[in-house]
Amino acid sequence: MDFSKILTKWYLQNKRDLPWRNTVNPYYIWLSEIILQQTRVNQGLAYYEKFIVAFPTVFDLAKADENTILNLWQGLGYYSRARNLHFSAKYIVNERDGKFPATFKDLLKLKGVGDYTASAIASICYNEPCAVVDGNVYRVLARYYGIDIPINSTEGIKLFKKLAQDLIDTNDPATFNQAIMEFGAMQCKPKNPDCSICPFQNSCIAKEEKMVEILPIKDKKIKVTKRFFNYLVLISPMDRTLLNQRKQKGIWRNLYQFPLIETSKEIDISELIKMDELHKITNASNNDITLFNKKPIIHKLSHQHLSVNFWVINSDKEMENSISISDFDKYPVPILIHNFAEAYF
DNA sequence: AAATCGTGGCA
DNA sequence: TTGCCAAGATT
Repeated sequence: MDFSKILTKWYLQNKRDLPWRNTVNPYYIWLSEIILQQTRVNQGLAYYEKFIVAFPTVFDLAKADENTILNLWQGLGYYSRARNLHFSAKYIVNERDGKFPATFKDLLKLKGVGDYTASAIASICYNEPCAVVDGNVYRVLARYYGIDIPINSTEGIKLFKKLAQDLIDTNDPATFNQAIMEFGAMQCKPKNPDCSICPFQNSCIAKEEKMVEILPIKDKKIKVTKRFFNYLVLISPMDRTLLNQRKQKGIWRNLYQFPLIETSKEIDISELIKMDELHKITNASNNDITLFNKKPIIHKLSHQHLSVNFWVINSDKEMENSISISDFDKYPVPILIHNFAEAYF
């Protein structure tokens, strides 16, 4: 039996029952693929369920407010996915009369849809023989063929795409693509795969050469920068507070947060009280300010480590542009802010 | 082409 | 505790 035949057989016996496997509606497949980018199935599942209820069609998504969408996306990370999802929904409704793109080429025109996602939708929904290459596929192919070329090098990206494209079952690309990804996720796992039950144990080069644990190769470690955030949590007599929207590009774009003073190092209250930025926001004095957390909260993003202090400031009067604390949940916020609110409000 | 963009689970 | 990395895309 060839690779595709063995793979498909394994898939039909071992595949998980996932909600997006019961449809070929491109809107639902698109939604699921965006949610699952760089995201584990277990984390994305609840979000998929929420989204199809809130936005049953691309028209519902297109006419929603961005805040509503970001609010549902809250906690999932990589928020540009949500913004691009909204942008592309509007594009499909307004520029294509609600007709979903039906070819790889046209799918690629959607913001947030790259080679992988276009291939996934084209194959699953329209049987176009476009091979997907995600993290799972890199791992399966690197091991099966014993390839030590870095998967994130220009050469590697090109090579693995060609390998997958040569391997794909053109008679049933939808099943092949989902099978190879599921196989990577469930059987050919990153750590401690059980090769003794693998259907490829007699043909896998990595298994033969004891390379399973070191493949695939990925080079370049990301540099982590440290930042110091001081959030000012102002509380008014009527239980109102201040929130700002992050408009600049960078992390958490378009999400909300408390007024922020970013510093180049950790500061204590005596240093905080000296800062001009503080007095532009409040006239509170030393006595009105208390540090919520005993130690700085270390919030780790993939390439930034944030050291965060929440300074709670009792304001003696009401403030301009404040929001009621009871309305806090209406604003999309980073999980860091959400966790603070959960603990304090 | 290399950097940037979140969060959570796991060994 | 630390590092890896997950149905990647964008600039």
